Amino acid sequence: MDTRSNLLATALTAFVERGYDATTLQTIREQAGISNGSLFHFFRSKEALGAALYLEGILKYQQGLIEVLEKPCEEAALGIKAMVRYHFLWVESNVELSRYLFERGRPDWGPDHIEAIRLANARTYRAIENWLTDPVRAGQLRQQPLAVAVALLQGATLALSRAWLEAPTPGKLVRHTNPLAESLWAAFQLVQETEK
Amino acid sequence: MDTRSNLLATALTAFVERGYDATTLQTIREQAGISNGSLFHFFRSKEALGAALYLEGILKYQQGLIEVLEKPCEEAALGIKAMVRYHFLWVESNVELSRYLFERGRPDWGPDHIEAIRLANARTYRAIENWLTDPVRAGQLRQQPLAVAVALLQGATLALSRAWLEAPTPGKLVRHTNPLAESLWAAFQLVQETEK
Amino acid sequence: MDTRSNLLATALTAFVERGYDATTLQTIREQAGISNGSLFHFFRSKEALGAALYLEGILKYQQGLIEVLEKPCEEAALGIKAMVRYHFLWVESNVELSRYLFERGRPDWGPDHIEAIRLANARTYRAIENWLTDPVRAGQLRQQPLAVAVALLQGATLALSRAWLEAPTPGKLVRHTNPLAESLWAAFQLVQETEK
Amino acid sequence: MDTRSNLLATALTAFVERGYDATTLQTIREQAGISNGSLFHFFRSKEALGAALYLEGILKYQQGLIEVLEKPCEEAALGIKAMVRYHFLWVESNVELSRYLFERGRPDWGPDHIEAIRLANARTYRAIENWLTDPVRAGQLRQQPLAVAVALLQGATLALSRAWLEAPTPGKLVRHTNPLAESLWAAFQLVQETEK
DNA sequence: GATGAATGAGCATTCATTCAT
DNA sequence: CATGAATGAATGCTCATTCAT
Repeated sequence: MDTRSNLLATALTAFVERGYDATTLQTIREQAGISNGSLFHFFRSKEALGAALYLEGILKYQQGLIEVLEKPCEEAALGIKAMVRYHFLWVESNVELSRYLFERGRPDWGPDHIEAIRLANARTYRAIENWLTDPVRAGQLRQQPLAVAVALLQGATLALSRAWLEAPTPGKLVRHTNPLAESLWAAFQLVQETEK
Repeated sequence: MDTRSNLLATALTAFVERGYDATTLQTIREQAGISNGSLFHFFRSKEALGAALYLEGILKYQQGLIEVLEKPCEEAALGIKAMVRYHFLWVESNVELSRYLFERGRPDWGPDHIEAIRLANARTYRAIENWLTDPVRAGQLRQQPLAVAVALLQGATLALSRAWLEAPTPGKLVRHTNPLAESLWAAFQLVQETEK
Repeated sequence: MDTRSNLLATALTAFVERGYDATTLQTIREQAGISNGSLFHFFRSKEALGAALYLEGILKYQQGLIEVLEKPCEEAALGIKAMVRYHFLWVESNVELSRYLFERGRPDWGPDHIEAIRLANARTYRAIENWLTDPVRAGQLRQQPLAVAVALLQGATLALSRAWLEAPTPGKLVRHTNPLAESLWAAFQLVQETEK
Repeated sequence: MDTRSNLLATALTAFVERGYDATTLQTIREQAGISNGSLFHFFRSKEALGAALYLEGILKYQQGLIEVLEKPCEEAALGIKAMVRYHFLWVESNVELSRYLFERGRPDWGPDHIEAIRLANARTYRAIENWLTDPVRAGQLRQQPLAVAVALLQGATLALSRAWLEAPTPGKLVRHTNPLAESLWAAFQLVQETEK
């Protein structure tokens, strides 16, 4: 196996197990069977290692999500369900990475990484925004503040996967797909009369 | 100002600014103008300080939430709105503490603190569960997996406040109360025909 | 003995023996019988230790020299001899410190220390300048570029002590006082006919 | 340009800028655009590089000086002036190398290099000694301890060039030739009556 | 000659914590 | 309650050097 990949994989496990700060490079390099010098040959610092892991992971996740969003679908309801399903499937297939990306608080990356992450997030945000535009215009979805819409779509999904990650049971996360998608769909439908 | 309170306040600011792990006790005691010995007189360890802060905060937050949940309300819709409003108001009134509690990843507390936190969370979870029981039985709210219901209620709300905490603007968070509550209300209502 | 003084003394010996860069703090603290933490309690860095040593030393040396220069003397010749004698005596009484100050190349101190050293040197330079003024005006000493005068006075003296420091023999340095002073005196006297 | 020469030139600049110890081979090879392997192909160690530079430099300098000393000259005064002029010209033409040779403290070379340097120095010392012999015998120069004579000749000259190297201005060093040579000449002349 | 991956000893420094006063 | 000296384990990182290709 590639030394670099080996390092990344081992680091992922260690970071998830003990947390980024509490993980020492010594632990990583010992578990990877790689000399100290080699580690620094590939990653100039602990942060470079942690951030590479984070960035590569988040990009892979978001790339898939964006592809789901860009695939044209007839009914908005199906789109919502696709999003939720994608997230759940991805989390179930990438348990450790999900923990690293979604569960733990991210360390204070340097400005460069911060910027890269911000960019990636913005791109995803825009993709969701785009996806919402048509159904809303077509009257299929209720008009509501973008921030609220995104919070609904992502917040609830993330909350469920976070809870699942604390005690992962195969299949039990994906099973939430339909109930959650239905509720979200309901949340996005037109409402006749609101209260108050 | 009380030495202990001074310490707690200063620590909060420092933890939020730099993260728990990256904050040194030296920084805290220097900014608080308190000697090394005094710090350890009040908190036997860094974790004791950080956990006290966390626990006191989360309890205060959850206590208020539970009170909101336990207050009997005629319509379920009003209950949802009250929950959302409470959260938004609390976050806006406790910006730094919110960041410490909700934004940053929590450090690896020792087992005692972990247990205390688990207990507190469970209590809140149960309060939400209780709150859901009656309206569901009365047919006011749709039956759905508890986990999904909680994820909807908390996940979306948290997602919004997290986004707001990255660039806090007074009032702009509370303004989301109605839209979000309406959407959540819709998500909890009975649905005539679900798709597919 | 004071922990701080102990540290300074031990560091001096080590720096002189192995050179500043080649000396590890471990060596110093082990030889001083002082814990690692204590070392950093008194000196925030290796440089702080090395620079404190340098600055305190150079100031002590220059202070004595300036006092010699400011003591009024009837004949310029006696003044020159006093300067030379002071230097030789000081070097013989402070062998290690002299090595640290005069023999070894100074490391790259930070800007603060650089500035402090520059100031000290400037003060001494000015003292020499002052000392030269009167005898030159009185026609006792030959007029010559200040830089040349200083180079003569200091350069030759330093060269002799440097050579001596490589193999110090008690008394053998001071013995050079008269010959050197006479030559310097000759160098400063009026010359009838210049060559060329 | 030759890879080896490239390396030497780059190393010189780096050593002078940061000091020998503080300069890393990485810096050198990056600035020279040479791979790690290649560097070690030409110099088996950092010391080998630094010492080669030092030795080649000091030999070139001393060779020229010895030639000046060996050239027969009628008047001793002219010889002194020639020596001083040679030094000043060489320093002005080899600023960086001079800094490396004369200004910075030399690192702790291994015994081989130490020996080579000692030999070179001894040879020069002897050349000066020889040069002094005849004029002293002829009564042109005052008899004085050899160490003192050498210290005068070299110490003052070095002191001037060191000062100049801190802020090099073309021509301003050579301009000191006459004044310094005159003073040295005076210092070496017979004195009628010394004081005391 | 050239390249760059691999090595591992070594170092300054940080930091929570203890303890005597 | 308060102070600050003392402690020492732990850590990220540097850097010269080796070696296979």
